[in-house]
Amino acid sequence: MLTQKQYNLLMFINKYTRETGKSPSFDEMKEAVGLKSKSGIHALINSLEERNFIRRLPHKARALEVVRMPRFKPQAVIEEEKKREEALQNASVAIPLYGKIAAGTPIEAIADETQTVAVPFEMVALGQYYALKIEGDSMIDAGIMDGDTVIIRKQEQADNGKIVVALVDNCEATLKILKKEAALVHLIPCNENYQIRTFPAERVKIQGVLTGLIRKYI
Amino acid sequence: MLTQKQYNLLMFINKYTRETGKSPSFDEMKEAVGLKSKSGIHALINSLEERNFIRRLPHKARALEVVRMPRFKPQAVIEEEKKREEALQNASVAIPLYGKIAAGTPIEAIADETQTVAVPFEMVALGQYYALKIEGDSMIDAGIMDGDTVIIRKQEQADNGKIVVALVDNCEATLKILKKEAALVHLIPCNENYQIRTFPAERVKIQGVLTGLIRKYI
DNA sequence: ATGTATAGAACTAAACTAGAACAAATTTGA
DNA sequence: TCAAATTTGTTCTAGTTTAGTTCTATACAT
Repeated sequence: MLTQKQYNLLMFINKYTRETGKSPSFDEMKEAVGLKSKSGIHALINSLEERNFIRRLPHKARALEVVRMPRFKPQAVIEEEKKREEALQNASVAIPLYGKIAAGTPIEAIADETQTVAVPFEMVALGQYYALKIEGDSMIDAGIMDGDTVIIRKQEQADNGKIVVALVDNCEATLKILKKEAALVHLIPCNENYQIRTFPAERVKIQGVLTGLIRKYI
Repeated sequence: MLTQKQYNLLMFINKYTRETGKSPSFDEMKEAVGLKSKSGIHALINSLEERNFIRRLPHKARALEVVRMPRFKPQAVIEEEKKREEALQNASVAIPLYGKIAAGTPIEAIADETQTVAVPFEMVALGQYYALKIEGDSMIDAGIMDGDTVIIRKQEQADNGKIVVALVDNCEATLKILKKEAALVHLIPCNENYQIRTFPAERVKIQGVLTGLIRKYI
């Protein structure tokens, strides 16, 4: 059907005319396709006309029209698009930074959608995510240090052993290891200097589970 | 399709007829398009007729009719595409994952550009970066744990106190705190169970400085 | 060697600008 | 309604700029 170059040129012409309402000149096409001479474009245009993809008034300036578009893409284009798709997958996502944790206020109170953190795409799957800045060293033995940014997936249930954002008495949010036991909830720090705190289950609300951590060194 | 002037004129004719119900005169068009003579308009009109955008009764006054307009993508679509394009630009950066560290092989030996890690683009500034997977717990007190991914900026000099990738005797790479002292280099682990190792400066090559850390919880 | 793709230059044609003269259509008002 | 006045469209000349075509040379791979 079409060669790579022909295909690219056709796409460019189509895009250009649709966006500007006029047709491109040979020089513009030359730039777009990456040739250094107009003569190449001339050949390509002829091919495209011969194959009935474009119509033109010969010898007239900017007198091209796309008649139809190819149904199939050249293999190279498909691969190119696959790559771009992947790049998009690998792209980072902006998630809201809700504030600092271990500061004593419930998370939602400092919900401020304006601040965001970019995180690698792989770190967020399905669900809602937010980020928190760590304050304090109560989780230091889990490698979570003061100043780190943690990525939290919003959820109200979590398994034992998970590190969760727990809101106690609707006023104090902390990041701790969760351990449920009958009607009790233990919030376990990762620092010998801190104590395990135990509450009746109804006083503790889980606000999310730790899914990622980002640290920057200056 | 059309040249710029032809396009402008066509747009004007279309607008004028829509607004007033009659077609513009040559002089009005001349003003609108910014020409100083009607003869130019005449030529443009001929071009437009030739390209089938307008029809006319020759020699009759104000006897133009727009037959068709260049087909446009809706502006919204164009903007949508632009946004996607930008998103791709702002996306995170893929940097090569060179392998595991503390494994005993020099970094460059495992340089394999195919594996990459997406990192938030704020994390990388000027310079060359690569990523390493941490193996072992020698830096655990610095919050760097087994399995973490660290982001390293390539450089061969570093200040005391920085965490660096150090290559000893060209065969063993480790991540440690750097301390230079006269002709000696101390590589300081962050784990009580590990010893500080000291080498003559010429046996140690610095391969980069720690600039970021990414951890995923499953 | 053969065919293909490319670059570059030279060439030709079209597009645009301007001005003027003229012809045809339309409007005005007697 | 008719003629004059005015508006409008056409054509020509002539120069500048922009765009399209063609040819030749070169590089490359089969």
